[in-house]
Amino acid sequence: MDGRSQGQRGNGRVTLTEVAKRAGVSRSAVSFVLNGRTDQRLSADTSNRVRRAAEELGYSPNTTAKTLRTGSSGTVALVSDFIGTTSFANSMVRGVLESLHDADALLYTVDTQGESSLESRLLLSLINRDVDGIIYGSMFTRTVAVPALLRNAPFVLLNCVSDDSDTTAVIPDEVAAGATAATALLSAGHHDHIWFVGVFPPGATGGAAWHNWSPLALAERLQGIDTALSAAGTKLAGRAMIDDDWDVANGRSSVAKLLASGATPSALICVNDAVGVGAYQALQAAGLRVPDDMSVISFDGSPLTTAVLPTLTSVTLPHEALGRLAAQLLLSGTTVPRIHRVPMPLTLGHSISTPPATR
Amino acid sequence: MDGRSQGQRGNGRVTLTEVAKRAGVSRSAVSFVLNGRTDQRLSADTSNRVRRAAEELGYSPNTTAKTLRTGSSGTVALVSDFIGTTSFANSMVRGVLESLHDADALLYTVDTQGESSLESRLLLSLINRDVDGIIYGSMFTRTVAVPALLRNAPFVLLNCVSDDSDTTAVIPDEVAAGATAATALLSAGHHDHIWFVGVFPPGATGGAAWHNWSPLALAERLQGIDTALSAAGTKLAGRAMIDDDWDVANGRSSVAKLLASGATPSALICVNDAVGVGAYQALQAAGLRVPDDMSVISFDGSPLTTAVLPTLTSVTLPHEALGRLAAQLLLSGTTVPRIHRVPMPLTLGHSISTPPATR
DNA sequence: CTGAAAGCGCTTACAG
DNA sequence: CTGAAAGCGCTTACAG
Repeated sequence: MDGRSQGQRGNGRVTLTEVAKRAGVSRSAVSFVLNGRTDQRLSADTSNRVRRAAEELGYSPNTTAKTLRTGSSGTVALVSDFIGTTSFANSMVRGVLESLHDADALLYTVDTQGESSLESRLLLSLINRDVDGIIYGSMFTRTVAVPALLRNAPFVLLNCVSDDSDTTAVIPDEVAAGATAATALLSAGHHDHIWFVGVFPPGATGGAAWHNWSPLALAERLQGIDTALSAAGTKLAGRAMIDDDWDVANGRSSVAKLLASGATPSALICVNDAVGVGAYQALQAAGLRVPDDMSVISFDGSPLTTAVLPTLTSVTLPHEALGRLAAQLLLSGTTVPRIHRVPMPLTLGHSISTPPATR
Repeated sequence: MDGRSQGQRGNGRVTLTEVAKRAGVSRSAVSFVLNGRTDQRLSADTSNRVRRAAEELGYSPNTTAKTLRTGSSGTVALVSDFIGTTSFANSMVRGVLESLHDADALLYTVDTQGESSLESRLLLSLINRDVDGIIYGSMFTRTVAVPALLRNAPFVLLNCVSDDSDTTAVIPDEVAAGATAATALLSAGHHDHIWFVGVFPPGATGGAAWHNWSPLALAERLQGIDTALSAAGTKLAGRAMIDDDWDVANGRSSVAKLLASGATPSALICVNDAVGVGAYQALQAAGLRVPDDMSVISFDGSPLTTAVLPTLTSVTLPHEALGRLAAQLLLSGTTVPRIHRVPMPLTLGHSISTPPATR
């Protein structure tokens, strides 16, 4: 018995050998012709015969065999905590796929749920399949430790950075985003009554849902805001705290508390869209209109921005562009390790106007 | 020159041959031990030596070689129009991944953007890589034509059906969902003033954005609604049209028009959450409160439901369960071709109350 | 210009 | 009980 009798192949798939037989040439010749190798100077007649035979038989080379021989599989993996399975941040996959499309590579999507033993198992499984590269990503922007196994393949960090100096990373430019938000309000005439909504309570580094995720976004957005305001000769009037996750209900209660405190904001910079939507609800309950009585701007640029009236102006996470760039860097065999910061564009809604005359 | 000198391998990866050498046994023995084949009755001593050698060398078998030999790759592909890259429906990926996790299989995510030439290229690419099965999905529920290439591998349809009688498909139970929505309103005391919001204009089969997608959802939800209402001795008071896509702005204008028409609805069944949110906005503009003046229920169960106040009650698309079941069926080598309908649970918000006394 | 041969790293029927 | 050999379907240096 030979292998064929057990192999799941023999399912009718045509092999290179059969093409060679039909064309009356050697298998080498078929390989050379079909891979367009011109350095072998095959006769035009041979080429034609091979091509015709391949066509007639409907031949398509087996990639597994090719991979075993060449060591390159034409596949890339996106390994992340939750990117593949969470709607937020998911458009990073679209960006990755776009870049891979041009390179004719296939994508493995792998979510580890943040469990490191699962992560190791999956990384090993990918490496054993000879993946050409790995995009190691995070759903939210943060600092990660590079798993040892990751170094068995070329890799690029997506939406996260590491403390190692030899890595290539792609993250959104959150500092510039903070400045963009502040500038949008300054341009509209706001100055001394701008509040930020969404800092954590003292000692906390993030919500329970993401086990102390310590998002880079918060610190960097604040830094950009502070810089822009101080360049304009002012600063934040205050920072409202959010207890736990950055969601609608917490945004609502945070802003309700702020309004009840006697503070007199003219504009709110909300740490994300959900908090911004919560702010809308608190403002409405207090009889304040957006944007006439209060301007609001937030970060993320999610679908929530168009679910409210007036639509919410938001500094947008460039998820698709992040994914696209990460895949490009990986495929191009990026040389210089460094952090690439992708700009966060301002998506205009109708939530900003000049401050009320009374302030 | 042998192959090794050109192969990308020789990157330090340990092979089975090296394990055999270190353990002082044949390669067959190593393979048998590591694959737990007991029918060979290897000595306990041999087994231990092999296991220790493998451990010491950090051996992990190359899956590409295994695949070439056995014909099975331990991979599954999710091929769809937009599932992998759109936030809506994306949790189907999570369900698929959950099932694959148990089977220790890896997932290729492939989006075709609905382009059939791209689809063919990608399917061929997957088949050439010996995928064990393909989940062929659609972002929204509809009837698809099964591509010929798909038949080169076991496959299951996810969130779509075909006219072929030999296929296995998994879709949400939209008919029952319609009944669920109607029943929720009937139980609250609504009867003769229930309106549906979201039918297409005469002759249209869907919005421009999805090139006439002809969603099954619409017809089936309406059917379920009609059945439940008629069992209660009533029927829809009317059906409000939506011009194009089922989005917030169109929902708002549709309901605004309805209210201006002199109709006296006590409850609205909105075709999806976005339209429901639009309905909220139109109601608020008209000075009507949800749920005191008007009850609202919708379909999808998306994050939009918690972005409004009061939160929106919605019959939820079981995306995760759909994905999980499709992958399970694929892995279990499903036998009987049939359509599996997954229940759509009711996600309670606060948008339903008894009808106002005036009606 | 072309073909025979080796080899990628596995699995497995078969002979001892 | 174990080992040598064949084979999965390719690619490629090398000899003619």
